[in-house]
Amino acid sequence: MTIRDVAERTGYAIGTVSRALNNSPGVSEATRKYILEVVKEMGFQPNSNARQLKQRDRQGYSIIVKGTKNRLFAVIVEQMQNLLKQSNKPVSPYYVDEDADEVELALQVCHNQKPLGMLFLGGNARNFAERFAKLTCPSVLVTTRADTFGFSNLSSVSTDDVEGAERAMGHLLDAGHRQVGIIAGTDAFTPQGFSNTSYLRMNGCRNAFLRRGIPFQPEEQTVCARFSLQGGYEGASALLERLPHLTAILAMSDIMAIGALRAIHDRGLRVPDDISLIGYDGIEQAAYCIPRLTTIRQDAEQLARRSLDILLQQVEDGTIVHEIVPFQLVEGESVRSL
Amino acid sequence: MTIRDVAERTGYAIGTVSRALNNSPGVSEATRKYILEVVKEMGFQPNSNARQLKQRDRQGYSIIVKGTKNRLFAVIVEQMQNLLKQSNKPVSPYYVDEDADEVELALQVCHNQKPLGMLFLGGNARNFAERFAKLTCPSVLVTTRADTFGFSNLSSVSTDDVEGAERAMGHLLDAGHRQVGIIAGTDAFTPQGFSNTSYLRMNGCRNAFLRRGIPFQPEEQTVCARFSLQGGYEGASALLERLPHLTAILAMSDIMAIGALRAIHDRGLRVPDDISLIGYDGIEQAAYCIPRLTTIRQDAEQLARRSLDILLQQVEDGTIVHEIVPFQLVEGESVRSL
DNA sequence: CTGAAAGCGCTTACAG
DNA sequence: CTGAAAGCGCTTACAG
Repeated sequence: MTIRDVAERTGYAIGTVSRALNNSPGVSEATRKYILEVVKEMGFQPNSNARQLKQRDRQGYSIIVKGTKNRLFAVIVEQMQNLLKQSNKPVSPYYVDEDADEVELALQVCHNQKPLGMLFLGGNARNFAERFAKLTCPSVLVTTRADTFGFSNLSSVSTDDVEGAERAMGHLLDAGHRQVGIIAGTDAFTPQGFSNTSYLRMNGCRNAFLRRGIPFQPEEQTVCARFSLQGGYEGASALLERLPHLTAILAMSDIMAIGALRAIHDRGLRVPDDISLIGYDGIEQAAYCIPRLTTIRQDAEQLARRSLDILLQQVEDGTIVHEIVPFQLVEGESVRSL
Repeated sequence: MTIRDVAERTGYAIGTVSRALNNSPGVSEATRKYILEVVKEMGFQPNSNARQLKQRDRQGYSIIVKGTKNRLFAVIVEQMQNLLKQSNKPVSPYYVDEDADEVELALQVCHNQKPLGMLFLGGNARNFAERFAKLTCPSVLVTTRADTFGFSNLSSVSTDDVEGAERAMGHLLDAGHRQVGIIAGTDAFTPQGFSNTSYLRMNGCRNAFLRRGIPFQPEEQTVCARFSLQGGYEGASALLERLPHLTAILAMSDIMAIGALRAIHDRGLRVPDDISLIGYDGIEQAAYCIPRLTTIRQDAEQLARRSLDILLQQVEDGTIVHEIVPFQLVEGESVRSL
């Protein structure tokens, strides 16, 4: 069934049907109403390929989500969809594997969907450096800073990873912990080393030590792991093995912290009695752990709202902004004062 | 940049470029190689709208996923994508809100993408009853039985929810529990009552009681809640409030069980010492809980593999199958014998 | 093996 | 307000 069938059925030309369908001007109210009725009755659905192919001015917004497992991203997507529901611009999320190339996908989406703007949830610096230049669409990178990337059509909204980690580590140090292990995150590009984000958070950890005049031996105190339950489990196991006097662990994501929780338990130790534990992100799950996880909460609602505000502005007048959204230390039950 | 630019640049006609791009027969190897080189150099990407619009024979497969939060579904999607990687048919997942109409989305996707076949991860009986008849594409409903739906182009692959729940409840009863609470799941269509799946699982619970000659009072022993952490938390709280002599809880998903775990803890009780707890699904998270969750594990790998096998067969010759995949009771640490 | 041309289902100037 | 027609960027019979 095509628009042609609707035209025949109603007796109008396909152009008129199209205009009625798209709320375009140039159709009488009566005609529009009648056509829409017939469309509904026939159950006609316009072919979106033909529509996209033709449509001159760009439509809604696209969200590129890096990794389906990331709960923080999932929540941000939800918030964005809610916020965009009012304005009736369509918004479509595209999910790309955590290890895949988000910029590559963005180029395709931009080419095919011609969105007004794109939102990236998560992004790898290397991918952006290599390919983002080809992308002409107004874009906002969310949860990762892009100010040093130097693109004129890329804003960013993020929390300050250095400060966040400094705050988390400071919380442990101020509670009297000195033997602290760190579970940092790797990604597909740095399978042995720190992901971008982890690198920044490592700097934050270092600052926390230095500013308190406490010695810090990153090589000894840190392990790298995937951002996953298993990664956290293995990371914590390795730390506990290596550092028998450990009293606290900082995991660079709540998911890793939850894995760590179990690893600690499996070695016959308890959180927080024997080992204090702090996570990062503030996902819902963290509040359901036993003990409730102390964590750095990234404000999903605000990240979503500010990203959209900035994107809409950027679409309008091209201004780019690199905004930092405040984080929050959520005190759970997983850190003990010594 | 269009295929026309590539044609000009190479000196060939656009038809030839198209054939080279699509590995169609009728291009000499040398020409194909040359064209592909130029394509790469120019960074040309074909417009998928135009391609979809034209393409006669249908392309890959589409997966309709009901709910981004469902970990079981997420794992099944991953498995399917891995399995389809070999055959180089593209496979695209489409995510629809847990409360939205998956069949509506399927109709759109079918209309626009013209997939060879569709896979539904989760599905609501009412939506299928109301609209699935319009969908002509070979389809498989995964994790929910469709044999009673009576569609000639809809197979299904699922675990036996009645038996699964009977096994779970039997496990509690055989461990000596008599005062057992049940947290059943609601959905958008039955906000007060049981979701389809929960209804079947309730029957399983009933069977477990009846076959052992133990009295069962479903109204008293059951609460309904959303399939979420919070739902589980509230459900368990309500049960503990209502039934002071409770010794065990069966939650109809692991996520709800994890919420319940915390609710039990917050009332000063312990799992499994005071309350035994059993979940459903067997998501990764269940194995990281403290205590490790006893649960009914649905075999994601086999659900994915059988669904694809059946779909491919169905695409070929139209045979539909309603297959039951075995489940497994995974014993964790959350059930205690009385 | 290659080219020229029709056409997929729409949207949108352009006339009237 | 409405219609007739061009054209979006491809694919695919049809000729050669």
